[in-house]
Amino acid sequence: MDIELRSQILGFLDKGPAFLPGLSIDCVVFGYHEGELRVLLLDIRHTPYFSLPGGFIYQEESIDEAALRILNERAGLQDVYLEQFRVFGQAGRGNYRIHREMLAAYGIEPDPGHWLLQRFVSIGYYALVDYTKVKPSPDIFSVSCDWHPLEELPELILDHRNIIHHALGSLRLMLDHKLSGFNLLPETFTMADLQGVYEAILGKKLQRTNFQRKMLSLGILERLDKKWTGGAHKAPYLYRFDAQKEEE
Amino acid sequence: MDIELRSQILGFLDKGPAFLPGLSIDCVVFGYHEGELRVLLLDIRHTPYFSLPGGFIYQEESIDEAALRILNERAGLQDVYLEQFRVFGQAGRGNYRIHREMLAAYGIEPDPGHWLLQRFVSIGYYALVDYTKVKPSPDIFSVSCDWHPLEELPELILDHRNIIHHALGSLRLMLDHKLSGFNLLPETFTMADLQGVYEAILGKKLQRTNFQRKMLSLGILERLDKKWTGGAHKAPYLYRFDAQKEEE
DNA sequence: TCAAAAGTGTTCTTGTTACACCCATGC
DNA sequence: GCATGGGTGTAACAAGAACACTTTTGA
Repeated sequence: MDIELRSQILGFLDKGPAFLPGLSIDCVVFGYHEGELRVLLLDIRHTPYFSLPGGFIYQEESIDEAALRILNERAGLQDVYLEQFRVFGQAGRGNYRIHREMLAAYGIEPDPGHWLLQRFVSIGYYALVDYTKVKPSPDIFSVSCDWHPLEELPELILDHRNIIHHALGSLRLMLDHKLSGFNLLPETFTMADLQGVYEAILGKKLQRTNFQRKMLSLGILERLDKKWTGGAHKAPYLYRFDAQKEEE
Repeated sequence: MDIELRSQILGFLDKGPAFLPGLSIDCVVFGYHEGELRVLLLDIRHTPYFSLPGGFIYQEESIDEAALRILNERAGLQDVYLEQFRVFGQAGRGNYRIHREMLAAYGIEPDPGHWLLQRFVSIGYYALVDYTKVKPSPDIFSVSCDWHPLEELPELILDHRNIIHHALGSLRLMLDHKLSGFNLLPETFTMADLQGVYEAILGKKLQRTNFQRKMLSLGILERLDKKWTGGAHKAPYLYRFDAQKEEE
């Protein structure tokens, strides 16, 4: 047993009263790599399960602040695009067998009334990050914090699989409305990159030529004169998302 | 002072531990009448303020069940169409001066740590009801439960005005996607009624002839051969929303 | 020169918008 | 008849889908 970890975990459990009771946040962090969407999952130590990065809300912070802080603490992320999308509040939600297992590995046996083992209503957020900029790092509860393709999700705790499913649905629905897709790309990108993002999110192929026209017609892209150094073909333009123009 | 009311209110306050702490639900109930959208508001007794029908979640019920129960208890509603749309969780939200005032009218002075005076994170729902079927009735905290046009809202407690604003935005955004508009009408309605609903929600006039075609082309309306007994003009068809067809 | 990828043009189809037209009915 | 509201037809236009064509580049 790792004594240092154990004391850190005990320290965390002591913070219970500082949190809003019975309320949690779960974040679905989407990244785009090699033509597919991936989500950031924590490999929960001493269990065979994976988990979304989630956490609790301090008494004196807003839920949006809490979501940002949680992503920083549990996955090492900063400056992420966040969108609240749904609350998960089924009656029995919580009372986690898995939390119990995990704590048992450190010889911690919380009594049935312990704050961590109550019913939790969870606020779902999805986050969109630039895969290339992010260096995920696990927290004290996790062996690792890594990207997983949406198609091959491992076994997840609780209803986290369902939460991911709803997050994707919400992302799809809002894709055109909030123009959120750009948050998955670096500051500059080619039209092919952007199309890949849209295809990954929507789960279907789009027509290259029409996609290009549609994006350009939105009037939110700045074409940079610079070109890419590439392969045996015409060099594509680089584009940048122009937040100014987005205001209309 | 109304002794009977006072004891009912004390009874309610005693139920604190049965609720999930720090979590509430606020419902924006929309109705359609005389060409405009209205919302159901409670006139809070002993204060100059109005409030959305809201309440708390019992430990053993889901948040959706809680929302339905709250609408029943506080406004006398049944069988309403409900949609969760957003969580309101600013840091200082709660600590209600107004609740304190209201209780003071009954000589109740809760101490600062009282459960009702803490920060509350609130889950926003909007409800769509058939104005003609609903008989709103106030609860123990309210003088009345009545419809108010969206354009002339009275002074509301907390951030309830903002909640209504977000509810309307969400309703607009989802109007075509979820076909929610029909829930504001009786079972059968004319095309003019339906257009009125859409215009009230979107806040703009629509073209009569094109609206008709668009609705019919959705293939979700059943035209009833019956006609309406009317004025000095052609009698319109009645339509019924066909949930079967909506499944596509 | 050729293949591959990028960018633009052209056609066809579909959906929107605007408006003209006919129908039914009570006064 | 005529004003009023209900229903359909149609032309003009914009948006979308499908595909041909030209441009650029390294091998």
